[in-house]
Amino acid sequence: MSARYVLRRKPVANRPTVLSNITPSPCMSAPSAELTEQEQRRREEREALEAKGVDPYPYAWDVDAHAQEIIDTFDDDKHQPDGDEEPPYVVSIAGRITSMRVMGKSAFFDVQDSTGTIQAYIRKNDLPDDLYDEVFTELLDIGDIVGLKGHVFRTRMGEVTVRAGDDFQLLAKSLKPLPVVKEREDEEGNVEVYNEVTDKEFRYRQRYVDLVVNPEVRDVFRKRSTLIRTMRDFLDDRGYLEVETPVLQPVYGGATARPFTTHHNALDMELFLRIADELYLKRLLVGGFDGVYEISKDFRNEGLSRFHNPEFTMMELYVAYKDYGWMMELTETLLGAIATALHDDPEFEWQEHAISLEPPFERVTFFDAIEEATGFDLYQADRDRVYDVAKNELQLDDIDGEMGLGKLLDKIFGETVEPSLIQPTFVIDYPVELSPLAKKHRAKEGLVERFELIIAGKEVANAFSELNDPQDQRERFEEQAAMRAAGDDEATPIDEDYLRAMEYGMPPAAGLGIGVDRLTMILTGQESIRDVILFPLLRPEQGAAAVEAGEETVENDKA
RNA sequence: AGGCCUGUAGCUCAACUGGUAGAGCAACGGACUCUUAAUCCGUGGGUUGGGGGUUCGAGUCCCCCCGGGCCUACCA
Repeated sequence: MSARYVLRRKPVANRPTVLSNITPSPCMSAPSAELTEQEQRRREEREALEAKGVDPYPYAWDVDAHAQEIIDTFDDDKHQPDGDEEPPYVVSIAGRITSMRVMGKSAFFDVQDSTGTIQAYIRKNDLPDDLYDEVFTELLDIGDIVGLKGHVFRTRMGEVTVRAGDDFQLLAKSLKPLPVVKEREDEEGNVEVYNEVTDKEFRYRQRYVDLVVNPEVRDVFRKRSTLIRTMRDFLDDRGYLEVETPVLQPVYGGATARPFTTHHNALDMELFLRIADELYLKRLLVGGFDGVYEISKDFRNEGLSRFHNPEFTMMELYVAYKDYGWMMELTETLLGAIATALHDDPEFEWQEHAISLEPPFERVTFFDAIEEATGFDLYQADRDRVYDVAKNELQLDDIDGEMGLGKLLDKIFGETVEPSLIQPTFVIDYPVELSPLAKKHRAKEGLVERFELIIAGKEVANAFSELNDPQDQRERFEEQAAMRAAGDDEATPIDEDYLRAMEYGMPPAAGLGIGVDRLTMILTGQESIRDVILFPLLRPEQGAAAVEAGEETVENDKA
């Protein structure tokens, strides 16, 4: 079969005149002593391509098939070409070259697209003129993005392969060498990986490379997307309205955390990045919506850890005329649906445990959980008793005499109960001190109607019957303000506009918050939040310019 | 913020108690029309994160700085 198409050249109008010597002079490339040998080499190749009239960055390519689909649908009986017959399975694909095996006048190379990697094959006489020798083998590299069209066949070695027999085009020249990761499969099907890119810093800073060379990373982020889409569909199906509330807020609230601050120039006003969506969403219930939700970033100016990134994704839902008991049922139904969407099964592996998100989940009260874990019944115990238990009986670290009742109970719970709850468990009925926005328990003194959902030892959801009594709310705010005055910089300030809204009347309501990042961690088996956030926050990269700028800033600050 | 670990070629890693910085892959030149970690022959590639110190001599020892990881603390 003769080649009908060529390694495409640029339109004539743009084509440079013939150069007798395509070896570029140093001045043709961006001069830089910083470039590595391989980077310099690729810039020279780019110049040489242009000199030959090959556009290193053309505009489009018609893709009609993808790697995984071709491999899945290839049928030897129907598709394997047979001598003189026209090949029955012709495809046009595009992707990145991840491996090249050139053998004289023919070559195998691997092409990775969004679905996976497929082998491609090309022969010298598939390309016109000397393009095979002078361009394909000389000027193309691992990392380049190409488009190719031709028939699919199975090689003697048994691999489904696309022959670049009908068309072949460079789509983007890669100027930085891609780490080359190789795999070998033994007879038992075990895959051994060579030169795997494992350096965490490299992977987080250059996520784009991580995604190319560690394809399982793409799968994590596809699952994350599926999780959010499932959540959104679930809420939409129930008729709740997706809304957007301010990220920039003059008064922050809705959680106990320190905010980021910023400044609006024209208004000369201090603003805070939201730490929660809660107070705005509940204003919307005042406005008459029956159910509103928001899936968005919140920002907290706290430490970083493998469970904390300064910006993180939260889903918050508020539904009028419901209480926290109803919300528990919605939550377990939602999580069951998400687990099923990700794994085709509500049950999945997490470390050495099999976790099941099949409803209903276990329920235990806050104080019963503490009593089960420690043997101490602290319900209605006073502050000094709780302090004594934490400090002397349980001998917890970092207990100081300043801590209030709420913080002490939270500490005891976090140390003794939370890590042991692997299966999904609703912990219900929290002490009022920990929950300034939750409604007092209808039957139990000193408690609020609140639940947290713990899975795999971590809190993934938090919900309550929402406090809608404006007088009670004002008192709770004032308690927070007192704590704030006493030095607790996480206590929230009074939000007068929120109180004004409450005074108009908010229907009884149930509210829910789900930490999307943590839920993703659990459902994809990742141990660090940085592995479920595409671009986690890192310190700026070290470089000459960065250092100079940094020093200058320091000097300015001193001045 | 504190403790422990860590940074060597584009990638993955070596380099003994201080003694000439190496290997595989990648790159470059050559051979090869069904290979697959392709193979075979040959070649180049480094401010050992940065700065200072000890020493005849520092990747290695000491100090400071920068980045990263894990644990602890706050938080979800």
